[in-house]
Amino acid sequence: MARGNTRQRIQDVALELFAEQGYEKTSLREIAEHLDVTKAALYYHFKTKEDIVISLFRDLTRPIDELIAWAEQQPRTLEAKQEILRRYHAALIGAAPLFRFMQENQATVRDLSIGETFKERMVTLTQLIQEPDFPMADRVRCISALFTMHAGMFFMQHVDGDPEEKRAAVLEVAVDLVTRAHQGARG
Amino acid sequence: MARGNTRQRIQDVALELFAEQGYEKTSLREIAEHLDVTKAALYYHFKTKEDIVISLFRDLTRPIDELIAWAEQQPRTLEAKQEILRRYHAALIGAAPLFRFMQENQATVRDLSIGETFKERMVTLTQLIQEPDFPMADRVRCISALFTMHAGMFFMQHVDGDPEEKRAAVLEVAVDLVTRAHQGARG
Amino acid sequence: MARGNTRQRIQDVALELFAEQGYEKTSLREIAEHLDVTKAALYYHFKTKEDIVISLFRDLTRPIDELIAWAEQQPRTLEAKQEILRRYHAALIGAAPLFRFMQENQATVRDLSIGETFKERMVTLTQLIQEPDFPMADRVRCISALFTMHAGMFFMQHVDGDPEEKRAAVLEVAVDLVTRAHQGARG
Amino acid sequence: MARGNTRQRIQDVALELFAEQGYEKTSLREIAEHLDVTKAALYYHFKTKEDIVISLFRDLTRPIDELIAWAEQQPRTLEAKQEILRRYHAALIGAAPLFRFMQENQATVRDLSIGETFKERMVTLTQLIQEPDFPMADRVRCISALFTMHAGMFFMQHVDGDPEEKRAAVLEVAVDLVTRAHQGARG
DNA sequence: TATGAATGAGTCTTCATTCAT
DNA sequence: CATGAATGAAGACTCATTCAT
Repeated sequence: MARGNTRQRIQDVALELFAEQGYEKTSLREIAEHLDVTKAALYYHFKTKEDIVISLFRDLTRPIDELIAWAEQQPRTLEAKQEILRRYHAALIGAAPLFRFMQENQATVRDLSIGETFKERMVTLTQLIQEPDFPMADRVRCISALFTMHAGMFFMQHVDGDPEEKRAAVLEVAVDLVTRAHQGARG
Repeated sequence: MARGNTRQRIQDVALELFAEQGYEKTSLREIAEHLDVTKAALYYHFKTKEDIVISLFRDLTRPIDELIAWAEQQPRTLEAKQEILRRYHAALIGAAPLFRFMQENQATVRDLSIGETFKERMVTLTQLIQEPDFPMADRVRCISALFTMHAGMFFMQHVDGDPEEKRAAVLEVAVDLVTRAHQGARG
Repeated sequence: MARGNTRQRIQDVALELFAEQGYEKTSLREIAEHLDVTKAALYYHFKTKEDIVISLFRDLTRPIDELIAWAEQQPRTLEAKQEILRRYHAALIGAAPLFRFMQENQATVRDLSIGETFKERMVTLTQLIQEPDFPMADRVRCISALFTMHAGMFFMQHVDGDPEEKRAAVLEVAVDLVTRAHQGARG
Repeated sequence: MARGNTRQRIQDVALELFAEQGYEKTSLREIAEHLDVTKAALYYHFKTKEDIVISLFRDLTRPIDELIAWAEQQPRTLEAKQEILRRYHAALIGAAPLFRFMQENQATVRDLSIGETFKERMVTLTQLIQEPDFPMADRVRCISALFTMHAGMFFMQHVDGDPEEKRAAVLEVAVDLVTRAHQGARG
């Protein structure tokens, strides 16, 4: 039973349980039981419970940071912004459990000595897909484009239809929102 | 020290703290201290901690239920749907702390023997502002209209500008989304 | 709804619940709810919870005290002792719930500032149906006569047969035990 | 401060206190203090307070189960039944505190998700020392034999005399009761 | 006679965390 | 790498009791 991947397994189980039940309601005992180790074993790999969640965050934020870094170097054209949305959409799908966890545990995340950081990233991202001189409604459109994808990710479960088609539609609407914002600003 | 309103005061303080810190992280001790009564006093007015949150919910859902009931009797015209959005927007603003609590404690709310009910209401509401034969993208637009208002409510804090203007812009975008969905379906 | 019998009703309900669930596990709230009054009302009629149980005891012990008083004036003949058993048997049947309560809450009753008293009475009673110079086995027989009736009262539920016949048999065995004790001592 | 035996020590102290003061009136705090550990330590060894009592029960019932198993394989002769009584008497003496606890906490034990089981065992045992076609009085004698030993165990404290002699007398009377029941049935 | 509102002490239980082995 | 045993702090909840009205 040689295992060198315990740390990873802890993260996996923790993410799953945090997302499903919430951070506060998930005890280390529960995580340990799912892994068939003792609570003390968790402490070999992570200094505290918060540490686990923080490690999860780093994994979540790295792709976003990379996306932001990439976005910041793009020209502020509509086309670039559309690509940002496409990449964000892909990131969202690729890390669904992490985003779900974020979305459902906002209160907890807030004072996790890291929380602000996430909202900051979101703010940065919205700024990268709008322009400062947009009228307010168009700025809202750009912001809404992002949240359409977020909410879509979870609420769309309750809508009938082919998952692939639904995902595509969500992206289409987001892109369209940003596009209209730019046309509105121009026209 | 006027008495007779303790129940109400408990609800007020609880809502404030639940919204601010999250349900799990808010202890009854804390609520009691804020009110300058003992924990036991809370139990005179509410059977359990969950009971407090449930009572809060009833107050939250009543306006929504009324809105839904009203909406169900409207003709399925674009104009009626726009009015639904306007009314929902007003409800959102009128009960901001409650929605904020909901938004930030989704994981908790979920297994609160009442959570499902809320999501059901949201589903119903989205159905009332779309049409079953819409193409998927337009259905997403209608759903997005709702979530634009939700997210807007909280995320817009991070955007500069006159609060009144921001609120108006959020509503405008929401209404526009539904409008376009209907024009798309028609055109 | 004029009531002058609340005190009595409290005693009735309390006895029933104490016997059924035990003294400690029966809360005043529960008693009050069964009576459709508030806890505070109980305090109008009884100073404390213990007070209720003590009042119950007085009712239980009065018949026994009378029996003992009567027994003490009888000649120490076998016939008189048989009559004591018959009367005790009748008392047991007449106040079954009280005895059941006693039997099932011995630990509680013990430090109820009254408990010792009851055991004393039992000791006295056993002394009245035996003789000091009896051999030990015959003294045990006399004591056993009493406990046969006690246990019989509750354990005999688990034995098939006509209740009347069972009761008679229990009394018969008890009387026989004392009778044999006396014959043994004599013979 | 030898460790490794904590679980056993908890059981010992708990039994002592439960028997002395009753289950409900014995708090885990009290048990912990007697052992010079924290309450939480108890929870490392037992899942709940009830769990402690249940573990105590298993130890109590095992000897009885063995006795019953043995008894069921004996011929239904008077001699075998006398031996059953002797063995039950020995078991009673060997596990006096456990029986005392049972006897004095019947109300509590009843809804302990294990209680019924004990009464069942007692019923089984009484059936093994009587015969179905006995007249009622003789069946009562057999039952009484068992309860003579039970009550004797505790009530005999209040009778003067050499403990050894008293114990012997109790057994003698119990055996005699069963013997007479069988002679009566025959004669 | 009774209630509505509240208290203070205490209950069982759970948790994150520690540390010797 | 991991466990067994334990802790201290805190949590939700219950209870007997009180008292002004």
